[in-house]
Amino acid sequence: MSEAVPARAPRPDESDARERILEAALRCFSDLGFDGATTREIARRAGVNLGLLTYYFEGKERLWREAVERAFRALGEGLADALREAGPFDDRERLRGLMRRYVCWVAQHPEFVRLMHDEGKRDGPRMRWLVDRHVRPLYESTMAALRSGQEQGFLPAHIDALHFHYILIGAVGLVFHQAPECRRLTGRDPCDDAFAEAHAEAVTHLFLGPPREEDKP
Amino acid sequence: MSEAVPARAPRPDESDARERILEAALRCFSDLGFDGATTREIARRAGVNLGLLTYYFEGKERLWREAVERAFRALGEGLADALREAGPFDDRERLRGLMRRYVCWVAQHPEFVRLMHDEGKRDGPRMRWLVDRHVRPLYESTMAALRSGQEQGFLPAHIDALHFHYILIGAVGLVFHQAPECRRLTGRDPCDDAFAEAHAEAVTHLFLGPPREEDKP
DNA sequence: GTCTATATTATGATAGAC
DNA sequence: GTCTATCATAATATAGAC
Repeated sequence: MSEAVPARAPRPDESDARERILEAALRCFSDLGFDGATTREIARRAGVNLGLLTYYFEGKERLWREAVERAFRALGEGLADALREAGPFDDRERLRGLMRRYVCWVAQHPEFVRLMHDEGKRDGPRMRWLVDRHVRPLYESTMAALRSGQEQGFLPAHIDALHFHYILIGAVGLVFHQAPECRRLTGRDPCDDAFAEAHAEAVTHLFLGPPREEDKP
Repeated sequence: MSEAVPARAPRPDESDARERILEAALRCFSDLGFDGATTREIARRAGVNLGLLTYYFEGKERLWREAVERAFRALGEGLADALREAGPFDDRERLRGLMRRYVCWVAQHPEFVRLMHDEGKRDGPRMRWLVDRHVRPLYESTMAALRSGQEQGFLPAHIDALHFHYILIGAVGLVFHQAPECRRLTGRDPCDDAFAEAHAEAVTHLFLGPPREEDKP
């Protein structure tokens, strides 16, 4: 394990070791899961000493929580960007734009979806914290968008939007979550830009139908 | 960890300890991941002694592989069942029936999708073995079905079927993978029959459009 | 075939020097 | 603030009794 991912060269000048630890922790936790990630490996990848983790964060659990906070901050920034860029379309096209941006953001941040999926699959204090603090607000937003999609008639109204929520999340994220598998299986890298664009096209086509002719790039 | 899941009462009469170990291993590995699952916990849940794991399986790695073999055998049996039951519909309705059965099978075997997703997210010998031995054949099958869907015109032909493959797998499986999260988030249990049926309806509607009137139950 | 007991290593956490 | 050294525990794996 200690060989595959290169240790970061310790740069005493940069000196915000705290940030480097968080970055390394996010990658470790998402790659290896909470149990699989070791504090030693996190310290190694961050290029700092093990003892420093206890100095900045009281322990592994708290380090995990801070790393998650960081990840959601990044998501918020990435999506705020998308919200600003949403152009002068009707609601369907606005939703399409948002979906596209979300797909592309996830393609660039596969560790985010790995983190979420790893913790969501088992009950426990981490899952509960994650759901209550971060997942529920996102859930409310997508549910509102999906219900509006049902009212506008491009999603069937007789099915609980909850299903479309999980279908959307799974449809968008899985290929990036499984990027290493996809590489071996197909020889293609989901995280490159062209792939992400094509994936966004596929997802939006399925949920919203073909794009209007005049909006095509 | 040792409290939440009850240890199986050791039944000396039953005596196929090997099977019980495999069953417990599958649940442990899927719940906790390869690293999170401990051989002690597997032995405890199986109601056997720790030393017995080495007797039947040389070590943790081999135990994992045998448990995966078992899971795929179960999937094969579940799908063979679906293939037999596929009725006198045209291709689209046949595909719909298959999708439905797959959704319901996954609802009853969430550990399967957890196992797959946990290993597919990082490179390593287990992922390679899993892809080469088990995932690729499944991939070929779904890709063939999706391409036929493109030829028949109910999926857009200008998008690589690979995207629809991962969209389908994610759309079907995520809510069951994340069942504990979904329970806390929505209060509903994805694994009960009504939910699984509704989810199958949602997925098939999205991929295949509304069911023909005369085929509705 | 199943168990007890133990060797060996890896892990999370801590104490204390600089 | 960052490091070295070490402790206590929990993990995998093994040896050997019954």
